[in-house]
Amino acid sequence: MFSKATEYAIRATIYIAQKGNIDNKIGINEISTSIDSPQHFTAKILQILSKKNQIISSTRGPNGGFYMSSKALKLPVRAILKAMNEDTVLEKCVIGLNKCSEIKPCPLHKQYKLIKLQLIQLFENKSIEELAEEMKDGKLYITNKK
Amino acid sequence: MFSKATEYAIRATIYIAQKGNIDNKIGINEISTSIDSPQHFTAKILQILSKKNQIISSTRGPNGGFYMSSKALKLPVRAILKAMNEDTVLEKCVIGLNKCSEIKPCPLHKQYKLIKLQLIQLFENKSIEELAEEMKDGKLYITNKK
DNA sequence: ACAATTATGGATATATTTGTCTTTTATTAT
DNA sequence: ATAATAAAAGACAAATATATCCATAATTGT
Ligand code: FES
Ligand code: FES
Repeated sequence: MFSKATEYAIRATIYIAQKGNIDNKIGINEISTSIDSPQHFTAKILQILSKKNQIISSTRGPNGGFYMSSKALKLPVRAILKAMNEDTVLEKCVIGLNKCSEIKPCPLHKQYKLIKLQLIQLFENKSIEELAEEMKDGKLYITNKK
Repeated sequence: MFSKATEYAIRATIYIAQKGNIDNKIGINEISTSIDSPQHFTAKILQILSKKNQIISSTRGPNGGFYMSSKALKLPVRAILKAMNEDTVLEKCVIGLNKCSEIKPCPLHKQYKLIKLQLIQLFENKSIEELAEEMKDGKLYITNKK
């Protein structure tokens, strides 16, 4: 459904939201090992999320690392998709027509539009903060490591 | 959601189901122009669908082309996904964990599993034949061309 | 000031996907 | 038999996604 880059982006962001704050920034090494992703590739992704899109914040130097502002924590997961230019998945025609619309619907449109609506809600209605909060009981996972 | 290859595979198959039969085989040129896809790339895809996976049939030479057996027409759209090795989309974790399961669920699993179920049903419950049939009123589209 | 730390940025490498072009093989009609 | 037709097959090209490595810049603590 999503690219590896976007999958890592979501997992990394949730991890940062959960573990980091302005006084306890998280290094890229901890992040990538904790979510089981390639370190340097993940670093690039975090740059995207921190650069113009202000989803995560970072500082360099000792005790530097990544964290999220309380404002950013309120963003929906969909903000990550948008930053990664993969929000299109929530708009596209499921069989690849240039435009998904009621005017020129594909044979799967009628059923798929209902599913797509739920996908949009899934990524729109939950904030990053809420997801991170839900993780704190230890019964949810964002890594493959044991 | 799906690769271009799979999108073309679905559109091409629906087109063949709708227009072709054993006595009226459809050429790759007509198919690719009719569904607005790159011809030779589409040809390769149709080879996959006709080779070991017997979703479409073909014959060479004059009056040759592609068609579907009545047996193949009864297959669900999901058979195309399987042939294209993209059935995984209906099984994978939405944020890329190696395994989507109740045992080690990701933070989006609880909600996403309901959506995934509907996706599976969408591709499982409708046969290729039914989709092709529904297209015959002319109000559904599988092309970008006007 | 200096050394250590950590993100940033750039260059490069590899793999996969997508797409094109040419040749070959099978089939049909004459 | 021969020529025409159309898919099959293979070689190649381009674009994109994924991943690694190294140098640079910013920050901190001493
Ligand atoms: S037109 Fe295909 S999903 Fe809407
Ligand atoms: S574990 Fe992530 S969707 Fe099921």
